[in-house]
Amino acid sequence: MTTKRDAIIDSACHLIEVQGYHATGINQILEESGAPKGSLYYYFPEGKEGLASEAIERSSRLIESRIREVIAHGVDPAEGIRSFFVLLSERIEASDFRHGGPLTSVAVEAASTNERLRSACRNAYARWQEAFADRLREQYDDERAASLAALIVSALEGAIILSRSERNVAPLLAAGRELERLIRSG
Amino acid sequence: MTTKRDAIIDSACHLIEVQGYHATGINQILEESGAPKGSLYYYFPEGKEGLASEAIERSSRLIESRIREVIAHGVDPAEGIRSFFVLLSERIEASDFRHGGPLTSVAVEAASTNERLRSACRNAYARWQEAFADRLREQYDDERAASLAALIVSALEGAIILSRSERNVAPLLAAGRELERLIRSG
DNA sequence: GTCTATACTATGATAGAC
DNA sequence: GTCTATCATAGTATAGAC
Repeated sequence: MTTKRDAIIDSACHLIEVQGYHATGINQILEESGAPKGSLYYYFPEGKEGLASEAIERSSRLIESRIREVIAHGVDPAEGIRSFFVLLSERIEASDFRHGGPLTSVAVEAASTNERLRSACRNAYARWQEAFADRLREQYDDERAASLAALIVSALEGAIILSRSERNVAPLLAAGRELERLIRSG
Repeated sequence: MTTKRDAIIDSACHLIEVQGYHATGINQILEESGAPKGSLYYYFPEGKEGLASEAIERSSRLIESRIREVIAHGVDPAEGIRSFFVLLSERIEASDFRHGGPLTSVAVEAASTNERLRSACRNAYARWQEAFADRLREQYDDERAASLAALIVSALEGAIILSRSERNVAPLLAAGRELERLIRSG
């Protein structure tokens, strides 16, 4: 029932992450998902915007759970956060730098144009920050934890962009290393 | 002679920064620049890609000089870098969050598609990192300065994205504050 | 009632005619 | 040096098949 709809969202998640929002056409999403062209407006009456909105929601939830999972494993927040950056760099390298951040392109391309998508990105970033802040509160007060979490998410997004541009994970690893040091030293 | 060509590049810089790469059409660039419709291929035989490439070059040089100028004024590297983030936040807020990073959209949208533009972005980011690293070498050895510079540029790009998504400069200010602390504490 | 195929309109980049 | 034509493809919408 909802399985074909799901497949469309999955394809949208994937293609938007790899190619960007505007570069990803609706027919390409339909094609990759195996759904025939034109059935989009049955599943997504609001068109590309509605689909992208759901794709952002799904992608960002997945990342949020990964953040929580990985940083929980570190003996302390600093190590956990470093691990997350390392894991991310492995994933991006393994895809030959095709993968990036699942939100980034939408946040960049739709930030000043589309209120709904901007809002979806804002919420997603807020959840990620909260995931980091939750662990950081072991060591810091609320305000400082929030401030550090904001830096972490910013560095995350930026380092992915730099690493893809360089086709080299060095920026991601440098960010992880420096953030670990910052968090450890207080 | 070259003044109309220049105007086209300026418009491209502006529109790409505000709207993104794919969202910016050639005719819109021509229109804003006042150049006659269709005259793009006279000035830029390589089309949109060639124009974008020059726009990236120009924008990134401008930012590089701003980086060098602002961080030179701080009494120490930490303060200079913090100032740069504050200045950036003021500029973005003043534009009602329309402005962003001039490279970001191209780096995100063309990273996995267009080799030439990817390369142009890579070079630009390298120059920015070098600008920060130059000042950081007052205080750190080469390797550490490079590592910190990578984090700074990553945080810069990411914090702009977050701030635009939130329509709030808090992420930029948090990043500046935390980076200042990191650099100061060693 | 659920889903699919085809058609429509607008606009993109581009290139050749003036 | 400039403008108009071309061609592809985007997103959208609807009418009909199952």
